[in-house]
Amino acid sequence: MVVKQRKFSKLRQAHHREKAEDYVEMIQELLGKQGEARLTDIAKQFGVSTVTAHKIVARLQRERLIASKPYRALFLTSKGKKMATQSKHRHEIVYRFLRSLGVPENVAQVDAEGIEHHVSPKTLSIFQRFLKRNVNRNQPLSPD
Amino acid sequence: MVVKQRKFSKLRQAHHREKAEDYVEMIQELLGKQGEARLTDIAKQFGVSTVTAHKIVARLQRERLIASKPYRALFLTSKGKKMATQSKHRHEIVYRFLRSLGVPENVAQVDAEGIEHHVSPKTLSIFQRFLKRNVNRNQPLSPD
DNA sequence: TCAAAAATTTAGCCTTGGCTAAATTTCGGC
DNA sequence: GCCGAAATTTAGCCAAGGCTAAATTTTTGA
Repeated sequence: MVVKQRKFSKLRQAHHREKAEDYVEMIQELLGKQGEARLTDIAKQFGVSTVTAHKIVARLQRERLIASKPYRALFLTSKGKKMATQSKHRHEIVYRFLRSLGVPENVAQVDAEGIEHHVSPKTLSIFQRFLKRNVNRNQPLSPD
Repeated sequence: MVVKQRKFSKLRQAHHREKAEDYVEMIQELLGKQGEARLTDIAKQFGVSTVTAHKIVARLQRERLIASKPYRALFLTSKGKKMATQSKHRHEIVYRFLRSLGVPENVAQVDAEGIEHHVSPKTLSIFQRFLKRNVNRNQPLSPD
């Protein structure tokens, strides 16, 4: 019996999962928008070198989230798709929640990306409830 | 002329700053609650070994956020105090904001710690505005 | 077609932040 | 004052995620 992933603190794992979510989410987005997900584009989107992107993708392949043949475009496994979809969902809720409070588009975009990984299911459902009760209101609090 | 911090991507720096904020905030809290900040307590609070805590503290000493004599308790420099105070302030707002939405105490505590580092000044001020308009209401949305 | 360009991968380096083991210093009690 | 316990520090290991340089493979255009 091989012991895998011997040394991992919870915090390390958390950071780990965030990266995984960011990458599968991006791949899903590229697949939708461009029809395929190339390493070069991924690297550009994250602002890192292709080498760095490659390393992370290689890890996620080992974890069976991403699949691909050498030198070819990337795909998501069913596990990867599931993660991407859930992650995207969370992202959307956080983004729309911030927008509904009156946070400007560009700011909401950036903040949502940072925040999404730290929102528990409970808080997320509260954000959702808030959204439902604020339909059609983009800025529920008066402008000033 | 020595070049310091040659290699640092923005993302790395961001993660870096988060750790710094967590540590100075914790030290300020321990100073307030216990009168002094010992490495052992910091390690316990973060759930890491004293060795890991020591390494991070050593880095923050190099960055002039923390000061101490060898084998002695830790203090914050004025730079460290400033960072801790600002960080604490952000934390408080995020926490109270979540609570005002109806997020349970324990959940809000955890989520606030994750979220606080990713809230831009603009979003933070919107949270503050929201709070002002919801004084004395702990759960502005009906329980269900 | 086939050579140059582009994309991907590999090799090798670095820092951070995890750990354990072991050394050192300080503290507490007798 | 001193000895053992506790706390701190050092040494040395590992993985992740940065990088550049260089090798390899695929794509493209003349």
